[in-house]
Amino acid sequence: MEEQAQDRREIAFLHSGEFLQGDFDSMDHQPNESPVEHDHDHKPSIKEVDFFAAKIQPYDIDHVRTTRIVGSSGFNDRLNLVNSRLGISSDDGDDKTKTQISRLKLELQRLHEENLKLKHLVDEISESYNDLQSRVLLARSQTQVEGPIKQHEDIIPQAVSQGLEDRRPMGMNNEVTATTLKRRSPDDINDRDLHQSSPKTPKLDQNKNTTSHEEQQSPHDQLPFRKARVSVRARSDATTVNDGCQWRKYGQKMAKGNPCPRAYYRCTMAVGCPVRKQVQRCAEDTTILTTTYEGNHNHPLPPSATAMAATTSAAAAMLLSGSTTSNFHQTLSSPSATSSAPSFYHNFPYTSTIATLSASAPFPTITLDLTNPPRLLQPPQPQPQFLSQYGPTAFLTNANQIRSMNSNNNNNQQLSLPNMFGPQAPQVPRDMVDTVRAAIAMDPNFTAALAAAISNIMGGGNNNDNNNNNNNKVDEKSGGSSNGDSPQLPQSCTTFSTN
DNA sequence: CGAGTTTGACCCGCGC
DNA sequence: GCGCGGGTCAAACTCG
Ligand SMILES: [Zn+2]
Repeated sequence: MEEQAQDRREIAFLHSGEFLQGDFDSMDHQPNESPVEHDHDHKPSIKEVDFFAAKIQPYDIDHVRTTRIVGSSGFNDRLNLVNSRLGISSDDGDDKTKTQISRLKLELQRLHEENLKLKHLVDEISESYNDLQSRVLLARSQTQVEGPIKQHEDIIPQAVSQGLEDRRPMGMNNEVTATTLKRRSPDDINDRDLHQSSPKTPKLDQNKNTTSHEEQQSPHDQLPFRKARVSVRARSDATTVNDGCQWRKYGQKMAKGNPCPRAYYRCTMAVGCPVRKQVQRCAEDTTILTTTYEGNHNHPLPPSATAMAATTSAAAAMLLSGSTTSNFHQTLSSPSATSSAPSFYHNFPYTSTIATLSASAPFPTITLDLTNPPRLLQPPQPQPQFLSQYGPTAFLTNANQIRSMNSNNNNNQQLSLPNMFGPQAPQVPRDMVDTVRAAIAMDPNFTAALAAAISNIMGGGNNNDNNNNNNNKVDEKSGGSSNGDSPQLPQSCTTFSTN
């Protein structure tokens, strides 16, 4: 009930056109107003606070709640801080000033501590999220496939990667596949070394050695399992998008049909991290940068990177969770609304119009399109063209569009988004709107923020408001961090396309 | 000098 | 079998 009301309110807000400005103002200049303006109890509080923001992701509710509490306290403190500071400067003597200063220091310290706590929390949340996600994935695929259920148990965080990553025929990718796939084999331990040691032989070995269950099952009656990819389209002048990770370029190629070269990067935050990304400018519009992520990080991420990471894994999960089911065939055969391609998420309410799987494409790919022209307040207008590169697809509109769409279709709330993690999760990630709103306001890493929000949705929908706030944070502070480039992302139509 | 980038060569899958 | 294209490797190079 209450939620619905709130949602409506937010939608209204979006449409009102204050969407952008509201937050700009409140965030930059009048922190204390934001709470008043938007929400009574949640998100606004955290927006200012932390720093680890991005880290908070869709996890389980308990964590979320905790986080929120902590966060808001921090925020309030901050408010006091600001207010008092203002008071000081205006009219008082040294003594007062000094007391104030010392008070401020104390507060600062406290804030610092809280930040640390938050950080901790975030880590925990992150873990539990991963764990949860993997379990859900496994459970899901197992219920449908009737696969071995035990795995479920021993597979921990990494299971995520497992679940998300490929089961495609070997040889197509190397280490990535190797690392992620091999877990079951005894060689597992060597995985890390694979990367460094002999790049080419391992490939071959894999081809032979990989006798893993998954692999063997699939060949015939199942579609080849592939590694999911998540690509993000955003406007950026920089050569790459600042997603908070450290990347090392390992190759560049001219792609067919595009004058702009495609650059290949791999994550260097951890030695054996399988994550890679491809960066390429759009042929038609060179201001648009398409970044395609593949794989999951096998190491802790800095706050600024978690958003994107969460997105990619969630999105990938979304793809693969569907593709890994045995039902998939049936799905394939059933004609689907949007395209010639099979409906991917047949079992999701709106999915037929959201995503489809193109059998022709080498990888299932989700595309987040953040390039749409300003003013997302207008009615949704999916733009199929840009997906051409990835083949026939359907779309997932962005947060706002999703919202408005939903509101059109069934009076509001409830993101209809892939309920992939189960029938439950009826809750609306309303925070998503906040995330987007705030992210846009703060920009630099809007991509990441939005992505995180989306991952919220995809991750099961029930979460917290923290995400948003956090994301903002990240944007703010980490924006200038390591990588240094920040896309200019107006707002967006978030589009998902699956190949 | 180490870390990151550049770039040509190479591998592999796929379609013809 | 051949050619093409995507993806990766690794020596050479650049930069701080
Ligand atoms: Zn990584």
